[in-house]
Amino acid sequence: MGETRPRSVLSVGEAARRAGVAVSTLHFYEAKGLISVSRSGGNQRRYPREVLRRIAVIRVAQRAGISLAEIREAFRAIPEGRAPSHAEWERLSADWRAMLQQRIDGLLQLRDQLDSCIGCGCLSLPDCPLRNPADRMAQEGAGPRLLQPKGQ
Amino acid sequence: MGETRPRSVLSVGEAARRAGVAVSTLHFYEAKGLISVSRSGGNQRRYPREVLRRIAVIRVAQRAGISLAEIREAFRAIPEGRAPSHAEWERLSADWRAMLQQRIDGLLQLRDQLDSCIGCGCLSLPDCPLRNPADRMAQEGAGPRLLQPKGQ
DNA sequence: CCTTGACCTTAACCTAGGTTGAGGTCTTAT
DNA sequence: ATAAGACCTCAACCTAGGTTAAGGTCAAGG
Repeated sequence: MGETRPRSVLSVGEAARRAGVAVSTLHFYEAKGLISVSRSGGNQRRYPREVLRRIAVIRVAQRAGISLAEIREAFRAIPEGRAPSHAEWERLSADWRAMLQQRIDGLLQLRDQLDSCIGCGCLSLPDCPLRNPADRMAQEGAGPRLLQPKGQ
Repeated sequence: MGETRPRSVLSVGEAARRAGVAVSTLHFYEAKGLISVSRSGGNQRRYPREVLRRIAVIRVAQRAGISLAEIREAFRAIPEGRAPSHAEWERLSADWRAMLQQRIDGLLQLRDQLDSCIGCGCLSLPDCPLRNPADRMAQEGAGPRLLQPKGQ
């Protein structure tokens, strides 16, 4: 008790500082079900060190454009308080890699279309690949309005 | 006058239908300064046909992840009511292509890091490229918290 | 003339991802 | 023992990008 504290558990401030996020962010993630936490006698949060990895994973996934809701889903396969097993991490990262690859593909396609469009008359040609078919569709009646599934 | 209306101007409903967006979206874009519009005697919106291209450009840019604020900025170089000149469009699309390429590069890098991380021990190694330096930085004192400029 | 549908404005609401502030409690160092 | 600083909850606020609703006006056809 008189020792310098081994810090095997972290207060919310320590966790936030170590993870590089704000305290309010940890509260927020907790509210969203992304991390859970135990309490001290005086009702203060006490995090196991593993929370730092979990937060790191969250930030990585966010960088890849994955929403917190999706991250929470993915985490359902990985109970907290321990590191993901090798197999679990492999599955997780394979899933995320696939999403990431989809986004990349979408953006590459868009980029190439933009390239081919420079100098083409700027969306004025009815068959410009960038100009989505909505206008032509309107001439044919009602129908789906969005080409891309909205997230792209 | 008795003719079937040439429709060189569009009502808000027509414009929305042709552009494939909701009427409320056009109001919103107008409020945000992305499109402007004249009024009929009875205070109803009358759009020139060119608005359709402008909306198409907005949607394309959004797909590329460009915010409405950035789009409005870009549009300042292209006064409304006419098509962008060849040079103007070239500049616009070159700028956007560059932003797009940056996003793509960021995502590719992330993907490769994720690949190299599968099986590496999942962010547990202090030198994992995915685990950003925040934790190590914290050991050295205060400093920048975000690796990526926030938008990636 | 008068009804119907499209249009008008303003304001409130929505999701995502958080941040900020008020008012009160815990912990820790002295 | 006490003061400072970290922590607590809850609610309000913020940006982005819109949608929805309420209450009132315009335009066209029968």
